[in-house]
Amino acid sequence: MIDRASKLYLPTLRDDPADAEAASHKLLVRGGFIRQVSAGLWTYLPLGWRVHRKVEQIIREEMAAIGSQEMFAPVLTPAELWEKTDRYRSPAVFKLEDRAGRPYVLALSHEETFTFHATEIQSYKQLPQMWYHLQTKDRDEPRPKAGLLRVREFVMKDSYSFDRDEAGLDVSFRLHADAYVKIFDRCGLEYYRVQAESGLMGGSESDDYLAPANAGENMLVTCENGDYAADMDAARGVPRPPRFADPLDAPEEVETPGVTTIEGLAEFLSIDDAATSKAMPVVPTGGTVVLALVRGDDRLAEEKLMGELQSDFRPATDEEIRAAFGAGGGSLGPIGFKGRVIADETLRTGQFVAGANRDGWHLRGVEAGRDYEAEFADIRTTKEDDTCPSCGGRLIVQTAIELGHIFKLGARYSVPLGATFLDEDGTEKPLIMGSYGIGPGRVMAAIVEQHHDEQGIAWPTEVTPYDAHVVALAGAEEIALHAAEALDAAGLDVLLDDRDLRAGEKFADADLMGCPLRITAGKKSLEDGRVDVRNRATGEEQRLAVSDLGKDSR
RNA sequence: CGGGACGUAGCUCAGCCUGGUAGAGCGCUGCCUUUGGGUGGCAGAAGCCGCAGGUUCGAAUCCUGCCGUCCCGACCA
Repeated sequence: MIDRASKLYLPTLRDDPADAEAASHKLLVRGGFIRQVSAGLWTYLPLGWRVHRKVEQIIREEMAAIGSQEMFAPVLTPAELWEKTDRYRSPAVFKLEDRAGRPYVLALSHEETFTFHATEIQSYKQLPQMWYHLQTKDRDEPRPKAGLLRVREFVMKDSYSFDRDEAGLDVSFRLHADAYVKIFDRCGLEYYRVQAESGLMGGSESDDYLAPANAGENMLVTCENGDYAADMDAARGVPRPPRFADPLDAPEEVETPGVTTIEGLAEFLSIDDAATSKAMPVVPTGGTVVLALVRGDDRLAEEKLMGELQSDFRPATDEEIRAAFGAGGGSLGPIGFKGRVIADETLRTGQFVAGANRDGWHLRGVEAGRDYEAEFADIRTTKEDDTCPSCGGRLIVQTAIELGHIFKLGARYSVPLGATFLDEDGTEKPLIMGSYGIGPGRVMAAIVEQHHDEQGIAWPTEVTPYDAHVVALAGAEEIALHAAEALDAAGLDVLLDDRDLRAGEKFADADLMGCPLRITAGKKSLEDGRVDVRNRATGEEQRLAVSDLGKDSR
């Protein structure tokens, strides 16, 4: 196929858009791939939509390969479905009404709709099922950002699996995990599969696919030896051991006037801040004050604590703290506190300095088990100077883009929506579900983040808008056309730049748009019948006869 | 929702402090020039100076309110 640039809408820009920060945002706008309509709302221009469709195509092929069936559900959905699953109150949901005042929701994902259809499944003989569609999602994001990276409306490939039991779900989950690896590989991405914290979604498994990129919103933790990868929220780095003071037989009060921070405390007592503990009173939704205890040099991992509490939480108010501890923030500790204490694993052994629950005082030599009772759990945030939990190597923390997320949902949706089947033993059971999402637009942005240089984008071959960009310089229009035809005959998609522009402009645009091959026909070609073939990613260039084009030029 | 910045031609911006009726570069149109890395020249078209109110003889400029966009944070099925 040959498209002529003179006929296409390819509005490239010389300047970066004023409000762009991320490389992908700048380059996709400058290259004429996308334009903004409003915050978080984007139109894909012809070039951009070609790339989007390439990504979609890869997804379709890999979904087909695992037996997932494509279908198509509406974006507009009745509010009733969302009330049943208790997602109607989510602040991210766009709500609207029809002319009769009936409430509707613009789907932000399609668990409800697909599960609604799955209620028609009656027998274990119909299982398992895997369904997916590529459909628009609308989310009332509080803060869209970075071009395509965080938007309010986008196309998502979302699949849903329905199984008899957990064992079946394991199989469906595994199939998707493998398919996702193939998809992101084919997109030319560097990425890591990591276990994500399921948080409120429940304790079951959930994997994230993270692509390292400057513009990313997630923090990815990897090991220098490549044997560990995790999302920061869920990472379990190994902290350095504290330098403890000499042990005491019992806790000992020490006056610490005006000291309310860990740094201040460590300095005042001339001790290692890792040998202190930090008390953070929180209140779970609808509950009473719980004390979260982490090491002084650590930060509380909110996601992890949420998992332990099985509930969202907020910091306790000053009044609640006074009532529960008899002291104010900065002097709090576990001894004497009557409520639930959740302490980080790092506090299980050793003697720490803790707040004395008396303003201006701390306790030395506080030991878990001996001096206070606590539940132990991993509730600390991994730090850059932690070491790898599997090999002890150095950890690398970098920002990354979430390309896709796969969840084991279990019966979270099938129970409220009544999606049950009759099992072999004649009992009625809820379908055991998984859901699996990829945003092609975000994948596209991630590809640009990872494949660009000063001049523009360098698309990997499977997602490029065109395989070859033929630049016709003045006088060599004829030979450029022949070159384009030869490439077309070899099965490549060709963009023929036949516009009446200077060579420099055409080269600059070709670099920006980033097709893998750039073929230039100019005056020299008139003499020897050869054209320049340049590889966008490597910069390698060779002169080839037009008759040789397409033979090995991929 | 909290903090910050910005809003002037299609794009990138100057002008605003110190009020006097609109500018540049790029792009666009026509002609000439040039033709392997955004060429040079001539002539043009193009602006509700985000919106509304106020102050003033007079507001892009000062004041108030609103709207929009971006960045940081909170949030993120």
